Amino acid sequence: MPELPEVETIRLGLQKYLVGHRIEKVEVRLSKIVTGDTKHVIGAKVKGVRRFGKGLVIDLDNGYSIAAHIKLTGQFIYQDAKTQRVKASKEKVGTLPNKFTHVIFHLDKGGVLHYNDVRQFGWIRIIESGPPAGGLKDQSFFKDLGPEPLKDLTFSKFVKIVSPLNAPIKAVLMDQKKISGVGNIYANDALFLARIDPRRKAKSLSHKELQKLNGAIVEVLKRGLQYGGATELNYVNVLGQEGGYQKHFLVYGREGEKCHNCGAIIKKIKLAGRGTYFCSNCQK
DNA sequence: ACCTAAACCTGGGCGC
DNA sequence: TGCGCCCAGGTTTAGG
Repeated sequence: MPELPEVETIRLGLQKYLVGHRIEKVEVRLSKIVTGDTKHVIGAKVKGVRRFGKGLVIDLDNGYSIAAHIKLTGQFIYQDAKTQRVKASKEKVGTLPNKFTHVIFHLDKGGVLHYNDVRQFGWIRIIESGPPAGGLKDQSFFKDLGPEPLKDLTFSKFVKIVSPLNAPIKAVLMDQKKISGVGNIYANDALFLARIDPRRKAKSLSHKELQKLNGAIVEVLKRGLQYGGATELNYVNVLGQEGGYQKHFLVYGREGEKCHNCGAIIKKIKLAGRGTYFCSNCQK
């Protein structure tokens, strides 16, 4: 699913292909996806792209920004008028726009940015940019995000957040208000790497286990980034290409297969309403 | 404040 | 072939 590594991969692509482009027209085909007035973005040039947890913010040079969350199945795909770069990804995406294309940003020089979303869970909001640093903190989604691994989540903060809680550790890792950026794939894999049972109550973890888990979260997110994210469902990067981390899952999606560490069979249970994969032999 | 579970939504996989 | 059912999960919302 789109988690920190997937959304960061998208951010890098948007940053690379959109900055300097002017937005000439916006076509909204499914109105519930977009809130705010798209007239504010017409004629503005893209300055940069930021990421907050799993959320994206495209900053414009006129005081407005395009905030977005792709949730489970959203895609931002950039198409260059001349090179038709998206053709490289025909198998996964096909010709655009398609029936899942809900918003189209027409850029100068013939560039086009498509927003596709099969399940229509994602959203795009036209907002005022606010002050340069942290100016979005007063916007709904972004203001409640907890610290983020690889950024401002220090080990001491991690301990402070995790150790008092009575919820299963996996639910805590996935709670964006506590820690932002980690979703189901990386929570499962981090807990495996740290050899911790996902059902354990957060407060039951020893200092040593917390250290291992903190390191494991950083490690699996780095692996995800290195492979350009994991393609489950519809995730693709800005050029419509799949990620590679799904080929390197430690336990996620591996029910019935052998544990890479001990050879036991990976189990799947439901925890906090989500599919949870683990090796009951390795994870205690 | 903490915790759980349903709702949002639709394609894909399965059983029949 | 195709129908009906269930599942997937990030976030929000409702409720215990």
